[in-house]
Amino acid sequence: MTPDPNLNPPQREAVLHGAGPLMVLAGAGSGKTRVLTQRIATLVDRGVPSYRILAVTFTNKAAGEMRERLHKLLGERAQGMWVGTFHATCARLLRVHAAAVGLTRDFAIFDDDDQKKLVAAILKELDVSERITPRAVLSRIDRARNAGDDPGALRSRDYIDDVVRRAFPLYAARLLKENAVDFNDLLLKVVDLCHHAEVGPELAGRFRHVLVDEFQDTNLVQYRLVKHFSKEHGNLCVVGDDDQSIYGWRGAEPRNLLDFDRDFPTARVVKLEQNYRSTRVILDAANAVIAKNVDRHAKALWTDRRGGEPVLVEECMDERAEADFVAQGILGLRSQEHRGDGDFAVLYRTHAQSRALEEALRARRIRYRVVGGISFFQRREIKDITEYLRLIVNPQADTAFERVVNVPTRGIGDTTVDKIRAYARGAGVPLLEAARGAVAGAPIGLGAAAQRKLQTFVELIDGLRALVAAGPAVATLVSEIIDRSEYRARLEIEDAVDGPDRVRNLGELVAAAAAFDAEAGEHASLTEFLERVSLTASADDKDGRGECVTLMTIHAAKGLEFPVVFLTGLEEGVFPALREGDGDDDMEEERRLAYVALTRAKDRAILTYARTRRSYDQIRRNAPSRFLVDLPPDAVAVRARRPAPAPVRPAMAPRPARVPDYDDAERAPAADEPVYYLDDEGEDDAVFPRGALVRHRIFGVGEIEQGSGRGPDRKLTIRFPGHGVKTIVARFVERVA
DNA sequence: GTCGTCCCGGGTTCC
DNA sequence: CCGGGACGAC
Repeated sequence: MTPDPNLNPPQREAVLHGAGPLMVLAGAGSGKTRVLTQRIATLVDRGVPSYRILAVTFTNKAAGEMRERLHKLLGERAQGMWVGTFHATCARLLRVHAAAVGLTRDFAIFDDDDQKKLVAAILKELDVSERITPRAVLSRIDRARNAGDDPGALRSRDYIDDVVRRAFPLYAARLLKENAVDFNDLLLKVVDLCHHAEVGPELAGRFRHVLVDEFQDTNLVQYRLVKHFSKEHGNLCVVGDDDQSIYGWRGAEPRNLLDFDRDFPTARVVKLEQNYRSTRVILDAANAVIAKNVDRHAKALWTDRRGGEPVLVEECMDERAEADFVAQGILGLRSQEHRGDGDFAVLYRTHAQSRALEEALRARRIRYRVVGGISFFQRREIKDITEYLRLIVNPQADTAFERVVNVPTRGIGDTTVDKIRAYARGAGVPLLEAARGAVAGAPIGLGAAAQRKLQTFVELIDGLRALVAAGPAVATLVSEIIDRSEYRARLEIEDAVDGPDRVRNLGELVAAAAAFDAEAGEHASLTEFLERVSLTASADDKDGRGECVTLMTIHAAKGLEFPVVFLTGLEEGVFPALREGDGDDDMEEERRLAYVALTRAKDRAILTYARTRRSYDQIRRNAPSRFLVDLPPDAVAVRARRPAPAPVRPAMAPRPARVPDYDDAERAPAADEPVYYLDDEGEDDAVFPRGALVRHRIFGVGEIEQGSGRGPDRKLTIRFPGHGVKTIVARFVERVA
């Protein structure tokens, strides 16, 4: 194998070879993932069987990339290696040893949504008086469990602890009854396996080398797991950067990384401080921002790349002007520096900020994609269909039953379900079984009509279960569910606004199932498909950065790099975004987030802030972000005001940063307000005026009563004779004469 | 049982 | 401004 030119000889020796605990403290852009991959390849080269190697990453995406690289380096020899997220790894182990913790190998995985719904139902049963959100209860449950405590034995310090104490046993019982685990259980059950008399030692001896990427993101449970997996040989290699710890709010423990050498006194420690990604200027800016943090391993990133364009700071009037500036900047750099759209990333602190940006990009016909937001598999229509699947696989899945029994509406309402529930509880059977009993005539007080409707549902499920027995492809089953339940048909008729999108999503679900079938071949199992759905957060595995601008949160950008990065919304209260009760630690995390954002950029970083920003229908005036103040003056070019949106000037001479002050914000808006929308606007009112006749695919011809919004998303209120008044998005109708 | 209206609350999000 | 949940009217 070719030695990595990026490592000096002692580093190479330490990182690529050798046994025992190893910690690699690697700065942003130092090629840490590549180093990790090379170490794995070296291990295989030296005779470690690939199936005895476990590599854990933080995201599916990172796992996929690592697998790809390993395949390139090792070819067939990469087969059988365990490369995946903690959750995927634990799911795999748990399927094998399910019986040891009271599950069957078909267990289901509950996502956040399922968990919240279940807790909400339990809170209702408990008749909890004060307003307590399921979210709050769940986070206490998780906190206790992760600390190794039983939430059901919580010492009540306040009312909510008391609620948690009562709710948790019910929650755990419901999961067990449905043969399900939540995300946290997935790991905790494997911790239980580690203590199991037979399975524990087996797991400890299963892998010869354990490697963990992004170690600063691991929580205590995950750390416990890898310690167990490596306790016989101590071959635990962790790679991470404490400056990039941005998941503290969900239990990540950067101490796992920082104290690694305390837990493993014999650990070798390698620091990788050379950055191969960014220009000197960008790195200086990032270093200056992170230097203000107290709680960190001091590390000084350096680079061979000299100079670079100054970091540009742009003050904008409001979020629309900001979006406009970004769009205009992309056009400018596209022509002046011959950049493709795929070279650009636009980052923001929260998803809500994407809207104005999208509008500005759309107005200029710049292709973009938004990463994250609501993930594909979380969409309502997708969730509905997968819950059908779950009920079909497991007739005990009561939560699935409750979700789909009246979806699409088939006249089975709360009253009917309440009766079924009462009957089920009395008889000690699952809801589906109880429903079957009611259809067969069990006297639970259902009227004839309700009984008939319930029968339709039970027959639907039983028909689909019979189909499963014939061993169909997953895609076939999914599309049968969509058809037989009349889900698609009802969407088409009843949901004129979102229906077409939803129907398209269902099509994509069938396509995803078909891809799964193709991949899994003969052995495609429904359980595995459902697992894939639960463990896959985003559907954009297509790796489709392609030729479009990428919009995403800073969190989503971790691990990625782009030639040009726009970092938007640098305002106090937006970024850093702090809430009441947040402390210094939270501010340090915000600062790390800024560090991550800046270090994504290879050639150019362009920072923007808006003097006023509209949020929740309120216009807020924010001070410029403190992070701007921290930027080193000689690395930055500030343009405080500009007359109108103009292309970014390519080679602006650096000048001292002028720290923006509050007086700026008091200035009156200039008369020459920028033009936000370049095309289409205004035309729609002419194309779809009140009183105009339009044709819709399903409802036929109707008359426009009202319109709101603009562009292809303009909403029209239309009266269709025979169908009543519907609100429909303009692109789904055409003007008639 | 379903549909409309009102009110509330609204970070980041991997798995 | 948005969506979801709760509640009252057909």
